[in-house]
Amino acid sequence: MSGLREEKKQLKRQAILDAGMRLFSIKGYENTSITDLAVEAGVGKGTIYSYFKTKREIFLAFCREQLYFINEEIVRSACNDANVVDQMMAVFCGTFRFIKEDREFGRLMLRESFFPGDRNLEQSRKIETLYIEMLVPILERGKERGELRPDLDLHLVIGHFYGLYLITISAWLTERLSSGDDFFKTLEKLFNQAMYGLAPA
Amino acid sequence: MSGLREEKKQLKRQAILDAGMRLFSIKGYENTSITDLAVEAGVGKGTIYSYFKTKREIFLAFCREQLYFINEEIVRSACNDANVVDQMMAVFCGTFRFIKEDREFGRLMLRESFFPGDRNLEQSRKIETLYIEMLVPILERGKERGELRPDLDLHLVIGHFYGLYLITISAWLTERLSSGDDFFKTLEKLFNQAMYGLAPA
DNA sequence: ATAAAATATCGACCGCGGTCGATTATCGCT
DNA sequence: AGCGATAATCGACCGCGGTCGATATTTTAT
Repeated sequence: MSGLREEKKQLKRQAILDAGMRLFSIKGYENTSITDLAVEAGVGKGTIYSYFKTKREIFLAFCREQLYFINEEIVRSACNDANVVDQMMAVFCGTFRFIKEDREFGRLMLRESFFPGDRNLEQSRKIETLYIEMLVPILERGKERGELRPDLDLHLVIGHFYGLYLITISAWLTERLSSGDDFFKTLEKLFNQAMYGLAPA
Repeated sequence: MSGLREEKKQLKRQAILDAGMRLFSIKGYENTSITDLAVEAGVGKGTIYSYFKTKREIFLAFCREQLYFINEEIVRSACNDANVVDQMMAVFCGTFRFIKEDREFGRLMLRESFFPGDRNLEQSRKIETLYIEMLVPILERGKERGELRPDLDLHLVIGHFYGLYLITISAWLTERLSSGDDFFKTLEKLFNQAMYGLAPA
């Protein structure tokens, strides 16, 4: 009976994550205290910190789960033959819809994903990986079809699109873009700028 | 003597800001409490909140001041005839050097600038304006010289460069880019990608 | 089976950012 | 100058995220 400890640990870890899923969904992040999570998960407050380094780490784990399902859905319903810009738009618009549902939520997720504290680096990376694995195939197919220059480093191209997405989201969060529609249009313009370049042809 | 009230208010506001400048520089943001600021500024704790909505707002005001001087320096020593990419590199590298000095500091500034809470929108915008006013002339001259397509919306171009800067900073903060030199090289590659486009010529 | 070592659990406790109503200082009016 | 009205000031107070040492549980060695 030497695995007893390990078994219980996994169970509790999951219980805390589940509590997070439920409470964050219902009450939101700010209105859910660590004590709330502890009660909901049936453990002591201190115990939570032997499974997660910060409250934000639990939050990021929750976000990752959500994004995972969203991205699955996107990939499932994706048209592999569409051009690169359209496919990129589909991916980022999917994430945006998630963010749009709850502004505060989205703001927090972006903060922690892109400018994470040292303690939350790991979760931030996991989310990043989620996107890289989804985007690389799209770009590879684009390269094969001759839509992209053959000499491009695909990770840099992902960074390029991601950066444009980031700044557009930021503009939306700071209300420089007011509607969801403005968001789409701006993002599309930027993506096309990226494709065809800023310099004259 | 009807201006007495207004006069005192301005004085106290500045005293709080000055206290922020000093303490944030010496002890860092996290290690400076509101109480510290209050004592240093010679006011009560509650009084601070009748001048600033949050601790972060004081921090952003401090950052703006710093960035203002950095940008002045950049503009002063800038070569107006250099090509657009070089001038953009000069601007963003200047900001990066500031951020590089104190990682935690930089992380916080980026968070609050790009994903600000509703209460800090105003300060975030002021910093944004700082950059727009600096970058527009660079791009206008680029357009005149024929380096940029004449039909471009310059604000979108600023967004484009800014987005690439953002994602590169994020990569540096999350240690995907380890050295300052990696940062420069990556940023330059991305800027050139933007100029010449991702699609084949 | 049992004692000793190792580890997991817990909640009292800390300092923090931010709030609020009691208190004090200034203003406008006669 | 004197007196309500108005606005600025303050620090006790709140709930929070996070810490830590005392306690309880499991493992290991005999």
